[in-house]
Amino acid sequence: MISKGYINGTIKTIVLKLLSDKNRMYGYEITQRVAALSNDEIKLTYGALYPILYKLENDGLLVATSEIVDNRARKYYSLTPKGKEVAKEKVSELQKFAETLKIILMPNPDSRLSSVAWGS
Amino acid sequence: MISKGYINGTIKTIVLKLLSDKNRMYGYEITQRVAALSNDEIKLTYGALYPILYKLENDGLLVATSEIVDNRARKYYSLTPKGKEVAKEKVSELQKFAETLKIILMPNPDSRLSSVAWGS
DNA sequence: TTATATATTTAAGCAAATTAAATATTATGA
DNA sequence: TCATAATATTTAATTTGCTTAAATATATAA
Repeated sequence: MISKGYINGTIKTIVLKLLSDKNRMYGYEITQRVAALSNDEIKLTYGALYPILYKLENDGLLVATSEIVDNRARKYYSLTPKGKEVAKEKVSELQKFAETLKIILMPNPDSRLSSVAWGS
Repeated sequence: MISKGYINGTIKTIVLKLLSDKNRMYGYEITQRVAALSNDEIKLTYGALYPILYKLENDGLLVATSEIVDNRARKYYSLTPKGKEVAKEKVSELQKFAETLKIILMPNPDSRLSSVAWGS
């Protein structure tokens, strides 16, 4: 399980990305999908996810429709046109960030040369 | 400039990584190095960085030595043996997280097929 | 009948970052 | 020479964002 802190700030974008791939999802489903895509390394907590869904809805990026499925209440979320736009931007930003992280964390072949290789 | 939120939770690990590559660095230098490695996309704020340095020192992962260079006060930080161990773990965790992020954000060739491809 | 899985809501508290101001020296450009 | 930018650290107040945890409710498997 990846240290929780790393997900901070990325949840909103991850939600937008999943809803870009599948046009209707409910909260619980989103948590399961993230767990599956991450081999159970990332578990979204409900306390984090649901308030984010409400905020995205409030910001006009998502629309919600409630349904009863197997006697259980479900609330499906979909991207609005504005949500689709924002999703593109945010996903692209986060991809860039992931690349940047990789560069920063890149193994340094010989750290003793760092002052030569990188300037002091 | 990458949205600030994404760096959240990663700063500590980034600091440990930079100090793994270069055995003595001071705070300001760390901010410059991160900016350089990220093409100015990531700017560590001092309000975030310095308290983290104090915390790492307090936790026994860093040792600090103050010097005067060009009449300016500088505080150099180095990894302790414990800091080196923790740095390895944390860096490896964050690399894994970056990989996981990439997978989650991976462009979906045809999102209309998602319910077939991924199960509904 | 007990636990696990499904499904959402939301309050209290905490951790981590932002913002911003204080302090001080050196270098550069107008 | 005057102002601004760059160098360098500190730290308080505030805000954001997440964790923890409890409440609520149904279905299914052991």
